[in-house]
Amino acid sequence: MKIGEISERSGVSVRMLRYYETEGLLTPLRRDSGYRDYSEADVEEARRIRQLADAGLTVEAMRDLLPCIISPEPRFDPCENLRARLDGELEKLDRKLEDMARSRDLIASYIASLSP
DNA sequence: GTTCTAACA
DNA sequence: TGTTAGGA
Repeated sequence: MKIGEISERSGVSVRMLRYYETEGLLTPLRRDSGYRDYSEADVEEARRIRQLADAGLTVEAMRDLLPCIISPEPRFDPCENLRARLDGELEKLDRKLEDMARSRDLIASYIASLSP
C-alpha cells in the first residue's frame, strides 16, 4: 500500500512516516515508481510507533522498545534492557516534572505579586 | 490527484 | 512537524 493509506490506517502523518524511515524504524519496499510500498505488518508497526510517540518517547528509545513488543507475551532475550530503558525514561519525565513545577511556582508568585 | 526530495519563516 | 517548491 502507498504512504497515504498507511498514514490513514495508522494515524501517523505522512511526514512522520518518512522521518521514521530515515531513522530506521520502518523500512518499506520501493516500487519502480519510487513510491514507498508498505506491508500489512508495517501498519501494525506504525501503530506501535504511534503509541510510543504518544508516550513521549524518543526515536532512540523506540528503537530499543519496538523489538520487545513484537508479541505481547514473550519478551525475554532481546528485552533485558527494556526495564532499564523504561526506568530511564521515567527518570527523565520526573526531572522534567520537577522543572515544570518550579516554573509553575515561579509564575504563580509573579501573579501573586501583581495585584496585592 | 498522489508521492518524492529538499528546504524553510 | 507542517508546509511548500518543482518533478515525475
